[in-house]
Amino acid sequence: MSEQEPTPPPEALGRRGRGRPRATRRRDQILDAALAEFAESGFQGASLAAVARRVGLSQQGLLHHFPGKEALLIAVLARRDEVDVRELDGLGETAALTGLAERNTRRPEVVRLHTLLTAEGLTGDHPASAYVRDRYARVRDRLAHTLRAEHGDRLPSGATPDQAAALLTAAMDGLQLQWLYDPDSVDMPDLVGLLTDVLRGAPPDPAPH
Amino acid sequence: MSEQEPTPPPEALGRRGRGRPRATRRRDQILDAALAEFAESGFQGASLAAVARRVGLSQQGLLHHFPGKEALLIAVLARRDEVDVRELDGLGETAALTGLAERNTRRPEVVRLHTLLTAEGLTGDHPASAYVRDRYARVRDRLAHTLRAEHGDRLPSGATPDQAAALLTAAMDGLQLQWLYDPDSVDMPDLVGLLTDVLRGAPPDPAPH
DNA sequence: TGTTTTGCCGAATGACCGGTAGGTAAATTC
DNA sequence: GAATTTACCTACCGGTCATTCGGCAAAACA
Repeated sequence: MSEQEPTPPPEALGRRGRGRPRATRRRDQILDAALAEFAESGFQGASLAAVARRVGLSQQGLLHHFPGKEALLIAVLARRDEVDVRELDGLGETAALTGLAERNTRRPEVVRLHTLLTAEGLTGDHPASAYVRDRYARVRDRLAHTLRAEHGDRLPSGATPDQAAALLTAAMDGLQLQWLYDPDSVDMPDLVGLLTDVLRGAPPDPAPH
Repeated sequence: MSEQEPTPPPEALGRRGRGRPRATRRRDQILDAALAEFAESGFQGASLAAVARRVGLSQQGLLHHFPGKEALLIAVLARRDEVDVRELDGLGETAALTGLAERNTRRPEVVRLHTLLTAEGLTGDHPASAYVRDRYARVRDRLAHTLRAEHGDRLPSGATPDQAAALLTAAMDGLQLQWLYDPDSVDMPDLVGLLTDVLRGAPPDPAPH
């Protein structure tokens, strides 16, 4: 009469007894496929069948590994979080923002996933709402903290660290949107670098940005 | 055997002959309801039944006025375009951006609609894709043109008009996202004003923004 | 009054969706 | 080889969706 979880918690990945071992590789494949599918169609627009097809599985075979669509998304986000947190910690200097923008240029799917989920999270009781809200708080906090460490309570441009953090975060999101619509016409690292320079009150650079 | 359009083109709104007059008022009610519904749930997430319910109509009664869901969205966007174009023309001066941000604060549904559709438009063959793409082009062009008229080919901050236009557009979009998630923590007009000042190379303002 | 045009609905259709139940095969331990 | 645990499938279900068809009532004109 003990409570049995249909899908054991991820932390219990290793051997558990005498039965068949868990297909951790398949699990990762599924998460990859789910990320790709969610990034392409959004959460609402994606279907479990489409994710299953990507890994050569039936829809029900997929549901054996994850109890439902929502759990699948959460698992995808949880796995992304490991990388994301490390990236956020890398923002010890404002200059690192340019590097982040540049790296994002090389992985459009991740950018698409975040952009789509951020918008979808606005609709009532979306599974990603809390995730996005929390993410915004962390990013802005981290950024404001870094700016304050570099410039004190007011940047040379006159902006407070909080204001600059909100503006930089907004610019990143907005530029990603424009970039996704037309990658060739938007140079994200360049523009992010320009904005940080301007916010830090750097003198005009005669060399064309 | 002449080709009959199930729903006559909008330009033929007035009387057309001897029959019953067109219900132009209902049409507007439907467009209002559709805007509200799309703004709340997005295009994919919205259902025709929900829109119909808002105007006290059956789903089939609604489809009598518009041939389909996609046509409904297009009609909503077409009606919004009249206002939008006027707003864009109002951007003869950069200072007007702050006013636009302030006005947007008073109509969250419109902001939501644009934000949601902009993200959804990234999804393959979404009916709003072309609309969003075109809108980006217009907004940035208009903004760059204004900036160039005010400052020539390079702003005092060192940014080119095109760069500044992309950054301002991005900041608007990104700030709207943050504002929709947490209206109290984001002062859109203030931040937009700050960014325009900084981009124009204004000296630091000792008064807190 | 008759004709025409429109407004609106009831019923039905077919596609797709996420999710459940039950069964079989595979892989591992003892 | 028996026991056990997992992997995966077929079949099925209830729900929602957009869309179509056919009909009836209302409102205008002749």
